[in-house]
Amino acid sequence: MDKQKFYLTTTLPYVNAELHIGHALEFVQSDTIVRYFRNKLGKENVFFNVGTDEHGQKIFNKAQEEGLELKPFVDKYAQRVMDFCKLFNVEYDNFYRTSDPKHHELAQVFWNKCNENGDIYKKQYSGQYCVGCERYLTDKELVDGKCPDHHTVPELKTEENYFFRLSKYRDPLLKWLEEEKAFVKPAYKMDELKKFISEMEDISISRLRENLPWGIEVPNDPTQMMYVWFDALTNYAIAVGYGTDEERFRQWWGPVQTCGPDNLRFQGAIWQGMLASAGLPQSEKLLVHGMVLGVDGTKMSKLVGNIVSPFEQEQKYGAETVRFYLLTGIPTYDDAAYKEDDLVNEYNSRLANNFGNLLNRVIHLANAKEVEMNNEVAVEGEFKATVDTYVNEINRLYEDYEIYLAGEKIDQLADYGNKYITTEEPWSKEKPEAQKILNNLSYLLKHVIAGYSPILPISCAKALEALEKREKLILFPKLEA
RNA sequence: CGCGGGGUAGAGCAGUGGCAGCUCGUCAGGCUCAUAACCUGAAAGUCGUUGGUUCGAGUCCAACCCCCGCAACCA
Repeated sequence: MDKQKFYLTTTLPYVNAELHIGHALEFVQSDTIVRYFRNKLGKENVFFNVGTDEHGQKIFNKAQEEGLELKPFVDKYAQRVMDFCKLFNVEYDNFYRTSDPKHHELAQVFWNKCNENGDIYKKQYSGQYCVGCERYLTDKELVDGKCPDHHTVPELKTEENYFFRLSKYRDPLLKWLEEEKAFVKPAYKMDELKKFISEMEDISISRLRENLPWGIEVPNDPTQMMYVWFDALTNYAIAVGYGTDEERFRQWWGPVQTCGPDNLRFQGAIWQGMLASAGLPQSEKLLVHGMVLGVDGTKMSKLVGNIVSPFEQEQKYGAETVRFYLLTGIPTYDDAAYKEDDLVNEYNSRLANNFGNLLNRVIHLANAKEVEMNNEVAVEGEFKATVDTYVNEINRLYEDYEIYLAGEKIDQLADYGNKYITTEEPWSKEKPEAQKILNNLSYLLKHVIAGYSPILPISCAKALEALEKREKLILFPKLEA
């Protein structure tokens, strides 16, 4: 990847249901990383892709359930995702929809490329087909040899599908990973990924059109449709010009991809195999965030009733607060329970008491003492060195995509400010001395604001304005527990 | 024996061989510029269990117990 260009893409959510808090985590983490790099490299050097995965059997079924035609159905859910982004200030550069005719065309280009390289072939496939489900069931899905949903014995059916020669890329990908030891984050996922890759078999990548009319047609074979995963994954390349603008593609390619733990196999193994087949360089990085668990520490599920809705959370606490908790209250790469009590504590302690309160102390005192602030040249050397050490560490953590740890460090910087102001007592000092102390603190605050700004873009813009205009405000009113 | 992660103060976590740490919460004191905020100090842990290696083990080895995720809608 061109060092000046930074390309990040989320996994496209599958639009057969409302977004849940886990999607919110991925979007908000991605947005934060992107915002950091926009600040660092300039807006024009960063590209952020999000979107929706809109094909496949499940969407076909769900649309029928809701009594909607396919297009209005996917439009409705895609709109919900866009609404979500707006609500949570997820500022994407491109919203990719796989139902877009342009995508259809270019996914076929990708298919053809793999085909030209000899990696696609036709094969008989036999399996247990459930008429009720209209799909093949795996042995593990069967309960007493019957479909768990329809309680019928599936029929043994054979169909001819296209297969992708994924097995061919086992060794090349393993070899690649030997050199790209930091490809996956967190590092402990690497063993799991290598295992997936070493066990890769050729996969079926098409379905009979008569079974699944909703999707992308296989090139030169109108009886077959692409399997949804094959079609959807190509978006990451197409989004930056694959098949349309080689120069643009070359400039941007090498994405940082974010995904959930259940997607490691697809993004880390299958997609990398597809890239290799199409003769493209591998992805740059795969960030696998943790699973957001229910308040009881177990997986969220409709049956248990511990589902958390990002829309409800936003209603209750506001977007910035929810962002703050998802980013700094939940470890970036570990599974963690979503606890509203923790959200409130985290917000009160770090934003209201530590950062917000310090901001007001400084503005209030500066006004009372009528002193100058925001003069970087006049910041005392030793104080500046201490702040800069924090700042360097914060930037290093962001660059290593460690949002949670960066948030912790920023909190420590604000904490240092509170200790400093208490020790120095500018309120009891004469004007020249008070000015020195408060100017030092304005320097510290600017860096706290800069540090938090990828996480809290709106609040930080307000905080900066308040500091510059010396207007006292309650940016973070305390929340009731 | 399907695969992976984890069990350390009330909660959440750090800590890969050398006197058990951090944040929140709790308690006491201080300060009073500030959003009843801030600062200082204290209490609180048989580091999942058992056994082993070692002068020394949260840290290494073995066995076992328990929790979570993936495999199967879903990030």
